[in-house]
Amino acid sequence: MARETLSKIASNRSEELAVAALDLFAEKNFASVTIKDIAKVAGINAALIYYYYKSKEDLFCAAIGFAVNQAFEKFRDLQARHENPAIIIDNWLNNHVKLHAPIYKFIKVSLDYSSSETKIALIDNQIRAFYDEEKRILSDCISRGIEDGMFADVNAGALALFISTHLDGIMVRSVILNDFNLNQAVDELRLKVFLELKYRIKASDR
Amino acid sequence: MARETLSKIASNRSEELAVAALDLFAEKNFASVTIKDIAKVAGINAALIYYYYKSKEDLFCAAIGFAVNQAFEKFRDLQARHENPAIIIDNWLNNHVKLHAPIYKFIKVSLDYSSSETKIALIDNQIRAFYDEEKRILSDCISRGIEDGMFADVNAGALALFISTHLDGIMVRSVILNDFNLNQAVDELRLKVFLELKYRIKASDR
Amino acid sequence: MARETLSKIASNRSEELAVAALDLFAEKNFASVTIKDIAKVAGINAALIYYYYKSKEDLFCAAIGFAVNQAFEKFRDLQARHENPAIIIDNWLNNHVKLHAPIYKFIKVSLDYSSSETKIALIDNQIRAFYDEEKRILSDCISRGIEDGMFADVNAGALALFISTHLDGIMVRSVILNDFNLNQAVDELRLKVFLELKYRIKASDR
Amino acid sequence: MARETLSKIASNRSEELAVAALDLFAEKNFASVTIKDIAKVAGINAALIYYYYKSKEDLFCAAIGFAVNQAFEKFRDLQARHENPAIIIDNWLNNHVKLHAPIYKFIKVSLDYSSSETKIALIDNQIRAFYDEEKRILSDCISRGIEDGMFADVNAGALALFISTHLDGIMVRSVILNDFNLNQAVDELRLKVFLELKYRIKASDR
DNA sequence: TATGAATGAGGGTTCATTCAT
DNA sequence: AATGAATGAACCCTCATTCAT
Repeated sequence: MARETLSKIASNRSEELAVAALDLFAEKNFASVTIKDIAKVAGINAALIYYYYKSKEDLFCAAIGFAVNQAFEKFRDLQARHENPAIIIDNWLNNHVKLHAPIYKFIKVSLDYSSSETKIALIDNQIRAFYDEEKRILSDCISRGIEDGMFADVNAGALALFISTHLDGIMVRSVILNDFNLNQAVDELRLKVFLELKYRIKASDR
Repeated sequence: MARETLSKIASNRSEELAVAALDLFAEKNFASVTIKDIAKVAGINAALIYYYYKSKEDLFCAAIGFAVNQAFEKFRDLQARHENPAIIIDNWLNNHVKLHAPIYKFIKVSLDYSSSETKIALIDNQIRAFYDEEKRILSDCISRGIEDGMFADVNAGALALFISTHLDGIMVRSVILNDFNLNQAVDELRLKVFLELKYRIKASDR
Repeated sequence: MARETLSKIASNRSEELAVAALDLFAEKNFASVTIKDIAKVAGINAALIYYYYKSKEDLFCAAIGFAVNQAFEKFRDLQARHENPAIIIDNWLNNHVKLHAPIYKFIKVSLDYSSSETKIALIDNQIRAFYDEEKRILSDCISRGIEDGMFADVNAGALALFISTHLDGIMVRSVILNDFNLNQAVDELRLKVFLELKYRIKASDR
Repeated sequence: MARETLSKIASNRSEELAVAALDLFAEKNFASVTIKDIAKVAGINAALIYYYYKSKEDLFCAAIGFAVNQAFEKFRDLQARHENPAIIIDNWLNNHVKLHAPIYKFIKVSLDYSSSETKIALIDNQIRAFYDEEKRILSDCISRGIEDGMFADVNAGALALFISTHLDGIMVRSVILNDFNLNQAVDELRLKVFLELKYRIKASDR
């Protein structure tokens, strides 16, 4: 449960730093954020960052790790609280509206990482794990729904990937075009998904 | 046919520069690409860039402009060559596979621009124009298909936006996850679209 | 007694920098002096200058401030040590010989500042304050001498301005013509001043 | 009579350039004026300057030469038109008000030259010649006035130098302090000079 | 004479990083 | 654990100057 940074055992400070860094890295990008920016937001001396992380890149990794973990927690909460697959899917879509900020941060930082020179196995794995888990959860829900006779018999994996990919598109576009209607786009997706699953959302679902 | 750059009358050099810059800006990001990187790729002295563009930002604008223009040309060629709406849509989807690189560049650069501090009306307009045109073309095709009795009667605008958004998701994910199957993702989308349009792709279409 | 620089609490380094900068700015001019020149003279790394001053211009301000302060101190010492107005005036004239370098620096830097594009209220005030104080001191001396019956009844303000203006002329010319006889020029001025005041310098005055 | 530049026989173009350059060099200073600034003012291509002058410094020399010549011409006109020494002196003082700009340019450029590294005998001579001539003219006037019994018997050379030095002071200060009253300062000087010469200015003099 | 294009050198400034305390 | 001071490398940009035409 305790998260580890790459440099040291997690302390409060080092986590605070990763959080502050994530915000900034997501808002701008790795190159545009300075160590001093991060220090200012975290309210500490810039040199102190090097006590917790051995380089700016190391801190970037920790920030990505933090983003992934944050997203994982949401997933798990979601899964744990409900049994009804339709509700889980529905909630997951809603989550992308409510949790727009953290999810966008994850995508943005991942994209930034992708276009950086240095590749680090650990980060690669974390990002991959995130998407795998997302797909697995959606896929499992759909399969269970099909088994329960709740949903039409579709290719669960393919549909899960489709949903997940579309959500990425929505997140990206909501940033590029600032008058993009996030809500409506998610509604549109939901409609298509449940249409394909031949499932009719009931008021009681929520 | 002759394209104009933003700063000067189109000369070979200034276009070459915009092209070189676009490549690099798409690969990394604005802050990480140096003037010298661009000069090296273009095979010229770094100072010469300032003969053609008044700043790095100005060159960035030209690069975006170039990306948009490139995409526009593809759009128009596509539209001009065919009359059958189904084929145009089909081709447009295929284009995202074949022209993965330029289209991804456009998205990447737009995303980078979005998260930069400075907003420039010119660029804003270009990006918006790109998406508007994409949506308009898709929307027109669908409407025409409906009028011709070729497609089922769906909300053309909403479907066009859905396609366009999903394509962005595909492009982004193809970069974040390097084992993402671009081809398959586009096929999946095509299937869903034509299913909704109740249109059956015939071999003779291609 | 402790002087404050414009940017930070007075540290040795930041004062040293202002002094080094003043020398160079007076010798050449703002545009011709490089940050690296200053760093070299101060014996530090060029980047460190930006730790103490936020720009070259900021350092220039501090240098002018330093010049003004230096001059003020001389003024005040002069005034404090003597009661006899004739001696104060006499000393002030001598000062322009003995302190040729710092006073010339002040004039040179002011002239340079005057012909620069950017106007900074702080510097404007400092320069003005310097000349005002010079004139006030001379004017007061003359007035007191008149009251004491020591000097003839002349227009104190006008004579003070005349002296001060002439001293500027002397300083400038001593730079433009390197065989200009500074000593003699000051003597000539002294003669005229005391002639007008109908005061006879006694050996005991000095 | 025909002026020579250092590089070529005087042509219209090369003189025009020197004039344009003089203006700019006087307004800012050598280092702050760019070749392109000068070219723009002169309405020609920057590279063309190198056809007329072999370097920026060469052009600077020509500009100084031009400033000196301009001032000389004024001198001579002044001397030629009048016989009465008092009027010549009076006019010369007035000239510093009316011709403030060109005279200031000369002083400013000379000062700039003085603080530059490179010394060129030709320019040194020109500047010296200017001051010598000024002093000679004033000195001659005073001597002639004394001979004619018009002026009191003073040291002509010393007074001439005093006047000339004070005028420099006036010019400098009129630039440093933009509310300096040039007119009044010159009047003050005139008063002192004619007082010393025991000459009473008559209305008929002008 | 005249110009557009090209370049090397250098200037101000920023920044990740280190060191002494 | 914390900080102020220091530095080298690099970046954007400017400019005098040259070259080909």
